[in-house]
Amino acid sequence: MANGTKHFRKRDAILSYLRETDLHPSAEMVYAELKPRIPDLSLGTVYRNLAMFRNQGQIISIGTVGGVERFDGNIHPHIHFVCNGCLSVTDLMSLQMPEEMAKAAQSCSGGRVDMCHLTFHGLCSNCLLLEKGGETA
Amino acid sequence: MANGTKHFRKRDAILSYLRETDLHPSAEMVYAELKPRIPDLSLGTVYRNLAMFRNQGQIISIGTVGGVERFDGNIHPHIHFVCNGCLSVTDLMSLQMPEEMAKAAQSCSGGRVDMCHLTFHGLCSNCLLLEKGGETA
DNA sequence: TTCGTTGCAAACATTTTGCAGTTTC
DNA sequence: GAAACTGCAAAATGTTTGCAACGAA
Repeated sequence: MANGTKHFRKRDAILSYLRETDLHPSAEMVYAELKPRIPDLSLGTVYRNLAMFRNQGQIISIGTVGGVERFDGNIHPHIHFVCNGCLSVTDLMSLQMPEEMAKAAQSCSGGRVDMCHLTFHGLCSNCLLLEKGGETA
Repeated sequence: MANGTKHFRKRDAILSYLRETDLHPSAEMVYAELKPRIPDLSLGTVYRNLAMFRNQGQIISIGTVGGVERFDGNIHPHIHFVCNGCLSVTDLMSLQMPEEMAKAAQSCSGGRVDMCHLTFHGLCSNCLLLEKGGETA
């Protein structure tokens, strides 16, 4: 093709999806989402591109949930809530990161602070209802 | 033996080590530490007991660092610093957890908040020196 | 005897990697 | 042709599990 569109079609699709979704997907989730649209996509490519994006700082890893690594296309500092029931990850947008703590952490650690992750764990509203229902039944 | 000492010797050793160290060890690290003292210890036992302690709330998992899960025998809320260079995990004891945020997170998420993890990532003082030295050399 | 704990090795799941084939320039 | 990207499958890694043996009560 005339422009580089085709060459980076898969790479672009992966990054675009990460930026438009709020599901904080794993590699497998990205693959499952894009495979119907891009039938000749392979899981290895998803892993390779996710690792590249992460190393370049275009996405962040928000750690592993239930044994699988989850990614976030939103690299703006924000707060996450992980449900231990359905393993969903959601943003707590209305809470502010305690940014002043990063400086304190810097002097406190004696090193250099590059990133800060604040994560709450618990049960989302859905799973909370299910648990309550199960207890009374 | 008269008391249950021998029966739980390995289990106790694992929990004791987690409580006395500040290395936030992985299963492999626990195994490497205890194996000389307890030659017939197996890695499977370490994994099994760590999972049990975590499920019982006697220890916490602080997530994976470099692909391996790290544990903490200190279940009091506190803040961690993860060095991306040497993959060490240290406590930032002089910083306070923003506990009032947990309540905000609770109402914000609509569910139930059980735990809160605040982690800073960067380079520890040692790795920072090494990096600077490497750049100028 | 009954129950819980363990060593060992096999199984498992996730992630990484080698290589050949393709595309772009 | 050189360089970059990819599919595929094999390999590597970290973790879990089945089972038989052992220990405690």
